[in-house]
Amino acid sequence: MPVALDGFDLRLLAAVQADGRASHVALAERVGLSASQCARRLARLEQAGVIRGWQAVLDEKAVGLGVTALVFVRLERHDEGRAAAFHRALAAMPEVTEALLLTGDADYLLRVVVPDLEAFAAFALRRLMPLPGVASIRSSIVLETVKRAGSLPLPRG
Amino acid sequence: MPVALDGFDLRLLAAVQADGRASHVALAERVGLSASQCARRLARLEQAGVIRGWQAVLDEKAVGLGVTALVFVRLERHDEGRAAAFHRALAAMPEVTEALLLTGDADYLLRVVVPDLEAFAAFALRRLMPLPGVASIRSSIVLETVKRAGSLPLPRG
DNA sequence: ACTGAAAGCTGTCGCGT
DNA sequence: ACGCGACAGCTTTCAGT
Repeated sequence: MPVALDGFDLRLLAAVQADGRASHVALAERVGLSASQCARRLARLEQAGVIRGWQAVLDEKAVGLGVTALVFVRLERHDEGRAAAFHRALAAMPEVTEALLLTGDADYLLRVVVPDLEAFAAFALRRLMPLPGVASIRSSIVLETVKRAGSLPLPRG
Repeated sequence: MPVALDGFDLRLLAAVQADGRASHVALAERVGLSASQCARRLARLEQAGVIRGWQAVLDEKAVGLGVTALVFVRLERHDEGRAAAFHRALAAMPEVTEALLLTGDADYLLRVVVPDLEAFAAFALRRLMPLPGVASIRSSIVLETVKRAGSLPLPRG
């Protein structure tokens, strides 16, 4: 799955990570290529799955989502079917913006974004806990976002 | 910090979260406004800080970053100066793509993205542990990304 | 492979409603 | 506040080096 990337690709990727709306001509002078070449490479990188998508990054607080919580979930047993059903349930919950399967006792970590603590309590008690197979959950609230890079550490080109 | 958003704003935000490169005319027919109005509203939303930025979302594996780890860090004591120095150190580490301060015993959770386990070990032992004030760290490796929404759950417009 | 120019669209700005 | 229209700028494609 890793793709062959040359120095220009890496500089392009760094640029579009930092500014996803930079024009091709702006990117061109930033990486030292022509605009059309930037366009081609971007198309190739999208095609190859290196670029998964493009999006606006929103401010949670500004859209009324005041609480971000991390929820550690432990399932009872790990038969495939149970896990798959759990995954499907997570996919259907918009408050769950991310779900990771971790080392350790095969725990999940969920990132849950909701308007307030009341909404979080309702989510945890009425929607998450009742899911079949959920043995226990443990939650932490995010007090402060100390760093949010949002961009991956690319090797230098 | 929450901003007054009407239904059009919410639909616009949902649209640009899903596709950050949609043209204004495409957004226009999607939300039921004219293109110029979409442009104006987007400018206002950026100005107000609702839209923090625009970026390409990359695939970690495809760019050679095979390991994502979550690192829980506990500091020795919590005087302001120590915490600030720690924050500055995190800001200077590109492998740390995110750092959250959590409830509990004022622990930090870091998301660390590196090429492989060897690089992670080097990072944890040689760069993170030696930071002044770091009392202990505990790491989990991400085995699987079960869900990655990347977009916030906006209230319906 | 990359560059450069031409054609088609898009974003932007002002005005009218 | 919103929509419409003109101009400038950008994306895209195609031919050339």
